[in-house]
Amino acid sequence: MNVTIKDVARAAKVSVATVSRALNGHSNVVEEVRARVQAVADELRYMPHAAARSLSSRRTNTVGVVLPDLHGEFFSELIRGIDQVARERGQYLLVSSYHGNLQEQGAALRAMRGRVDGLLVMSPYLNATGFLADSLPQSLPVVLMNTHLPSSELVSLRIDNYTGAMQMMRHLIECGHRNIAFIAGPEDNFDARERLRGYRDALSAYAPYLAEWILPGNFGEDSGHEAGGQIAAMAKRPDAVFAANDMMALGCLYAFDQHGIQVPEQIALVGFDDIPMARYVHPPLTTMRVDIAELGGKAMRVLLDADAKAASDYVSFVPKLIIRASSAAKIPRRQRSDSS
Amino acid sequence: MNVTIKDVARAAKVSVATVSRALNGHSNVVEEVRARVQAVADELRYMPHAAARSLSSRRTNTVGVVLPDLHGEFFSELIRGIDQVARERGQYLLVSSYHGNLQEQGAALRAMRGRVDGLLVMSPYLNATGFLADSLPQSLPVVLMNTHLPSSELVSLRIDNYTGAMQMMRHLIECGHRNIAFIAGPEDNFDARERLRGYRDALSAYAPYLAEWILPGNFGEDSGHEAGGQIAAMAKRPDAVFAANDMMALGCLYAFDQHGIQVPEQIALVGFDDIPMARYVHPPLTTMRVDIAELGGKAMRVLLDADAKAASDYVSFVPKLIIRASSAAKIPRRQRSDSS
DNA sequence: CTGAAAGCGCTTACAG
DNA sequence: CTGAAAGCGCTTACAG
Repeated sequence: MNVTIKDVARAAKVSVATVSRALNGHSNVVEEVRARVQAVADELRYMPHAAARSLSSRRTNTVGVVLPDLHGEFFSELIRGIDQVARERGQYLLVSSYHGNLQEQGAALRAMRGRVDGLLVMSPYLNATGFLADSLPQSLPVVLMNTHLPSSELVSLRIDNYTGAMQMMRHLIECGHRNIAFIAGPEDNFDARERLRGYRDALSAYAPYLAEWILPGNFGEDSGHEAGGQIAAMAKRPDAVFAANDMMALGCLYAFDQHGIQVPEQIALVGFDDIPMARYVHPPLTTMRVDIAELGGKAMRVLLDADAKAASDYVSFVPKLIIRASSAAKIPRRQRSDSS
Repeated sequence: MNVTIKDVARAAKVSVATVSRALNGHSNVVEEVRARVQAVADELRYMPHAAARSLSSRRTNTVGVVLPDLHGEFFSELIRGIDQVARERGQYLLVSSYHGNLQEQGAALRAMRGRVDGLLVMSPYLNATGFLADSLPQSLPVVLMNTHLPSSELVSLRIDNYTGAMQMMRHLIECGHRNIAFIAGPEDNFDARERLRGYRDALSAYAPYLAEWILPGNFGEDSGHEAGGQIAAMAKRPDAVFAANDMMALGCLYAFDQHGIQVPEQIALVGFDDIPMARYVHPPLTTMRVDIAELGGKAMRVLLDADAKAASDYVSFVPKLIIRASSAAKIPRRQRSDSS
């Protein structure tokens, strides 16, 4: 039904081997033949069958990308970085999301054999590491992103969430805030745990006299909204709220808005991630910028070439403090950045 | 290097045919054998080689998705819809972006043969239709999204941008606005042209005494910002600005903010798409909601099953007017919706 | 420089 | 119910 290499060979009056060599630009084909083959292939609209090619050449020019999710600003940015490098290197992307379902994650990982030359995997769950390790196809190069896989030799790039959270806390304390509440992320999430750890350690390091004040959350906007509502209802409110990610900060901001609480005048509010929306809200959100696209791009590079891997300076990405209006210096503001 | 079906066959003391049948759940395998094969396969951590399987079975369980871009709120939503249906149907997604480069688009399309069972394609360029038609692998089912491909039998789902723009204009006019400027999208973009056409036709239909007022744009936030700056500098400004998409509206809003122009008090501002950010900006943006995820999901369903295709009520998606604060009734506000 | 042939790892009629 | 064999459409040593 479809035109194959045989059809081209017949029409060009050469062997399939020659067609293959001609079309793949091998040097050992005389130019005249090459041109004829190309012309016939074009005329017949021949398109090589990728599965057949992969099977014999053992290359797919495809990278598998297995993520918890495909949408939302975080993953959108991650995919942007991955996609950019993929295009530079002529790689296709086979993407798969598993939505927290480890069964699906395992199935996706297993299904990658014979489809891809390498794998980019993000699995931020703390309790699923054994499962993950079992499902990764051996003999396929793998680069992990923000994934905690103890006792594994795999390369793993990660955001330095701990340092980031420490920096944010230092900023809040320097701004003069004292009672700082933290809206935590999911308990079994690696990033969330590190951010929480940063919050805690910052308190004991910078202000040991201050108490911890932790509200639960799940990284979703709704949970931020809920936490915001709880805070609004409190007799004594914190000076500042540090949400473990921007989406929760946004939800919290919305709750504050509904309750007529002024940010930052009454309560400062900060997030983490610097999603594009962060600078559009009112007031613009102080946050830790995580270069997510960079993380994805770098992971792709490390997967694709040994040089990038040898560099070894790629493992950790320290987020950058982005001060906007929401963090409200109680003491005079010292800097201002990024308003575009 | 990798364990193949032969290894499993040998270890289970059956033929490869039986292994294949056992693992694929064919009924004609006696249970005891099936269990043994499964046990051996598990123990050896056998993973079928997808390319080999595809080559012989002529199925890939993969859908190719070729889009102008992979990131940003629009594509993120589109992918969400596609991904959801993909997961329901056990399909993998091979994604490819071509960033407006038709050469790349052609290459991506051609490379799909043997990798996918069907194709979802978005190509909103008006001038590239011939190119597109030439690159589509014949004999592969294709569903187009927001793509203008004249003289083609292919199914094409589309947002009814024209009707949407008309509705928005009617809203603005009903709000009492008279001088309504339009920030257009790219000239060779299908959606952009339809939205512009809606703007124009609405003017002549609802308010033939009003003049057209069109500023150029390219759907990017920057171009909206630039247009906003121009408007700010005008001696006589419009009552309302209708940006052909939300990103431009956001850029415009930002410019107005910089110039101290109050929205909606001094100028009303509306967009198109209802990206998530639209309701977070200040003031929240009146816009036309396009159910982008629905478009993607439906396209996937139509591609995957004949029933959905037979339904035939899927072709056109009419956007929904979402009134928020930015469109500023000059006459008293009549309704208010969606504030979450 | 070119062709015949083996082989990539599966699935699937075809026999039995 | 099971196996031997052909075949999917390529690529790649191996000869010549």
